[in-house]
Amino acid sequence: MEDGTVERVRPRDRILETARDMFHKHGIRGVGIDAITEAAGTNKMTLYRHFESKDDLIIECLRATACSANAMWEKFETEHPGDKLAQLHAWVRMAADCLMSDSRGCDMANAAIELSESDHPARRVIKELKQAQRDRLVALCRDAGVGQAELLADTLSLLLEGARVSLQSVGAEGPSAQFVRMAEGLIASFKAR
Amino acid sequence: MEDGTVERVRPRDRILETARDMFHKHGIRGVGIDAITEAAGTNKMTLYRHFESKDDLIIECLRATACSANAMWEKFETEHPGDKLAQLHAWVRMAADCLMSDSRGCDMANAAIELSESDHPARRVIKELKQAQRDRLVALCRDAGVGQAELLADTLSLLLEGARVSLQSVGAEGPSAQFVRMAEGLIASFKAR
DNA sequence: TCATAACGTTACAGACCGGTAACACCCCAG
DNA sequence: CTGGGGTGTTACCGGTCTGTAACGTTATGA
Repeated sequence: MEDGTVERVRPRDRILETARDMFHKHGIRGVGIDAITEAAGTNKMTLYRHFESKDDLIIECLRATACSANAMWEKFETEHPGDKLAQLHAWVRMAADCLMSDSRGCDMANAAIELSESDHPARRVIKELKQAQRDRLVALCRDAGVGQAELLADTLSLLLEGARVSLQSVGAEGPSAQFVRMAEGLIASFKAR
Repeated sequence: MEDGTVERVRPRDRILETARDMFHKHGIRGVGIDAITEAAGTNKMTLYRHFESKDDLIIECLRATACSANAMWEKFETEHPGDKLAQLHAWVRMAADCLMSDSRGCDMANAAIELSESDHPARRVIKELKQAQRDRLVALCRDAGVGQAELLADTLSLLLEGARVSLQSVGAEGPSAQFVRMAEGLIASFKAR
């Protein structure tokens, strides 16, 4: 038996997962180290033995988020092997689900907004990871046989980013409610050219 | 003569303008009352005589921002009286200029992200003001003779919102660089239907 | 069994935060 | 001249923040 209690996970992983959840819900500046360690069922010293600083923890959380996102991309491939157009539609569906089930937006974008200092170490990481996401979407559009793949990918990116933000400022009844319609319309329109 | 020194403005207005600028640049949670009052050339007591709390100051700043935005809309009307389509193109140009000259995005959206507490008093105000902006854009699209005016307006809204946040996370070379092309393409496409 | 590394506990440092109290000042209206 | 409202100054409160020190406890694995 792997221990009766729920906790057979290493403190480091518990901290990382808890921090990710709390940063997402309350914002980076809105949650302190003490709150994280307490929620993770550990203490401050243990956290600082695994992470150099709060900034370091933030960066590791963002990397973990990017890792989850990569898992999504792999799921698209396994669920629609070789069918890039179906994968693109799956991307739209995934984005819509994300909008419906979670009203706190994209961790990377939120972090970029919250960490206003232009030389914050997390900024470099955010830019890298966001760029990687963009590249994947561009490749997907291209492989799906779309002319002007970059333009379509960038448009879809902005739409999703905007929908996530709009969801937080205007609410669910706002412009973000039409995301799927917009995205599907765009894909059809680009395919037709 | 209206006084030799630069400061013939009331402390309240100086505080409001300074706070607006600093909130915009460093984020709401990233700037304290002391920093604002010092930059405004006054002191904490004077601030608290004019504003109930920091939250109150935040709300007043957002209202001031909305007021500036309304001035923009009036400028569109005076510069292109009656020509709603020209005003719509002017909106796109204004948005693009905003993207080029300022990389810190929309104060309301940023505030909505930073103030993660769902019952924060500013949230109501943000929603109201954003809704008003949306209504104006929908009306403009409709009066410009576009079918599906709501859909176009919402799409343009999301594109701009997304471009503003993408500018902060991916940078100026990212998807936001194509904003004008996307927006103009959309308008043309909606007009053609 | 026993050394060693990981983990937990308590206490603390130093800084910053929002907000208030008490009091001195200055300038303009009456 | 006078009084009062708007303003500036200083000091302070209680709280929270990141990060560290010192020491005790537990688990692991050779």
